[in-house]
Amino acid sequence: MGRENQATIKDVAKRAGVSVASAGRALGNYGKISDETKQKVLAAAEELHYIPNKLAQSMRSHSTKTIAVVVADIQNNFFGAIVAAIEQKAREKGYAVLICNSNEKRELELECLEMLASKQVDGILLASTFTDRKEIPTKYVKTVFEKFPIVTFDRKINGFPFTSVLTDNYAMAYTVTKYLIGLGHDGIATIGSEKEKAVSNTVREREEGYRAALREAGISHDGMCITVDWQKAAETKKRIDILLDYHRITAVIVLNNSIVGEFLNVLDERKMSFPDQISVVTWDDEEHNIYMKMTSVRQPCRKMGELAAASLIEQIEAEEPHPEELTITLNQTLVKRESCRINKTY
Amino acid sequence: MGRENQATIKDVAKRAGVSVASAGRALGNYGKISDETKQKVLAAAEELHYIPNKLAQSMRSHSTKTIAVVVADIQNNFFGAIVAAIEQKAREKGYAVLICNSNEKRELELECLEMLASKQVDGILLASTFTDRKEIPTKYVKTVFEKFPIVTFDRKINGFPFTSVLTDNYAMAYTVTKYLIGLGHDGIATIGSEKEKAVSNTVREREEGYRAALREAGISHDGMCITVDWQKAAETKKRIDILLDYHRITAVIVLNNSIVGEFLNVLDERKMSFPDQISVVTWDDEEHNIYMKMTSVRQPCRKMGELAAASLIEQIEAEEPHPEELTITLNQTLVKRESCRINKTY
DNA sequence: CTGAAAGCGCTTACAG
DNA sequence: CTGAAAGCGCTTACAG
Repeated sequence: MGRENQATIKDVAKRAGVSVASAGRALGNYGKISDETKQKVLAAAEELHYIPNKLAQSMRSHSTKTIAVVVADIQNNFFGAIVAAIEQKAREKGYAVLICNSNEKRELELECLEMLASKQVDGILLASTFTDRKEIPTKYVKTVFEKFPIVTFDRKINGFPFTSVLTDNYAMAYTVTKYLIGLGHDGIATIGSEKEKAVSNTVREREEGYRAALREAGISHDGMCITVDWQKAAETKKRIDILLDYHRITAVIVLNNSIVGEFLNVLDERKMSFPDQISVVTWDDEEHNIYMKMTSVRQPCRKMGELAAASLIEQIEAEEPHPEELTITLNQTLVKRESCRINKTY
Repeated sequence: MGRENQATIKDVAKRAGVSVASAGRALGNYGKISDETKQKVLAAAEELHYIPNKLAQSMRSHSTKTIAVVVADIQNNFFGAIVAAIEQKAREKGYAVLICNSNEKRELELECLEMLASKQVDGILLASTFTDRKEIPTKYVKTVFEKFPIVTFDRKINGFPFTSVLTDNYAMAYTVTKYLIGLGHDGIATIGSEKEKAVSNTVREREEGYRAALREAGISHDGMCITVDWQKAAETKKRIDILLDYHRITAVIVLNNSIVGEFLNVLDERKMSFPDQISVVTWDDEEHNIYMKMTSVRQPCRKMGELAAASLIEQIEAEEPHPEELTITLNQTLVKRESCRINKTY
């Protein structure tokens, strides 16, 4: 047990009675090598159960064939689907995947990134907690952001020439809100997710789209735009209760799928059902939404992951070093089911 | 851009006007070093935005501070929760996490494992598609299974002295089936997941527990124990339709959460609702189950991930090399909600 | 305390 | 075609 007794190319060379160089040539398929030598080496390698040490290979080649993905919350199905797509694409292209969870915390994200940099990953896929270059300590700008190929997804960071694969959160939130207004709703709330007061840019954009639509329609949303930390169930429940107790709410837009569960639990406890007592739209479509008849925003998760990974790997393997800034905005759809109905409360 | 211009310890030493050895001592906090030299070196390192190359460190230390997790399906929420827990525990302990998806395919799993071995991971967390040592080609037994610290979770492999963190699938399936029998059901079906005819050991064990309970009660289950590939929606739908068309089914146990969505869709299309027309139990509890009133088996996912990771890291850091075989069976619970009712069809 | 040298396991330019 | 040697970026035993 343990790699202490893992055979090295030196062991193979000795057993085959050739030089380390020849052994390397036979095993690695590079350089010139006679058939006879090659057979001897391959036989020795098999007997010793030799497998190459990629650490050593990486040292020489300056390439680890490893990419990293940094997300705010692996647990979240949305990121889970993206990570799955990334893993698949990466494997196809011969890359391994390191995964990091920033837990929506900036220090953790930076710590992760530095670790990844020092592990010499070939590139990084990043759903950042940062919005702008100016927010990032110079040290990390220099050691990570300006040194490594980076592709951002779901969230963009301004000030870098990165490729970003996004959806238009503002536009979709605007669309959703208009849809509800069109159904006659005038008490529309949003619930977004936060972690220790940190709210993602994504949620901010959705809130803005929502506010813009209400502003246009002349409808107030005072105190109806809240955020909760779904990992703190009791507090979440309390806040949602307050929202529903002290405001006349006819419809709720849940801005993250991570809090849909808790929200539905509160409805359940209050014996409220949708769409009868309240209309509901949720972010991120899931399979069970069909059965629940939940109207929801469907983001192209797999596509986002695939595109981001493909784009990163392309950059890694490209000759020229500096990519242009490029923003790819993917289409998303509002899947209308039966969780919203015409509002008759007025 | 690119790591070509990443500062090395040599650059730092030159700038500080000291030897590489001294630079290393200052940066790495090892050996004796005068305060003055140390300050010079640290200043130089900062100016050059130096970060250590962990590849080189790993080469010398024979430790990568990286563990790997190999699962059959990252997309599956069950594994997602486990991976999240593993990532958290690993980070606490200073380890990075490589993730691999075997997609329930044995060749893919072996390919992954060899890649991980050659990347010199410190240990592997494995939910294997293999059940027994005998099924694994000798080559991989020698290069991976006998060389690396391995902890299996969710699924056990016989024939190795690994630590395994499991739940008792047989017992739980037996319990679930007895519960349904107790409610008067006599047409009880199971739907498990498969991938290209490959059925996980987990599902097999659940099917056996189910069969045992029915056998005891003298109830037949002929043709009522099917598996489907949820990634092939059309085929899945067809098979479930056939199941429901040609058998008198009063209750269904869905053996994997990955197929719950498709199953509910079929019910929806057939305008069947639970528990009125059919009783349903699903594997793996999810937040929305509360709202759906779904009776389901709750496995301790996070705990499984944490324990497996902690146990692996303990082994990695232990002195003695050979662990005893150890099986940790975690408690799971059948969470009874309202998706099952007393059967009155006879 | 400090530096020159060896070595981790590979690959490759250079002689032969 | 083959081998000795250098080097990737570190750490550490060995002299001084």
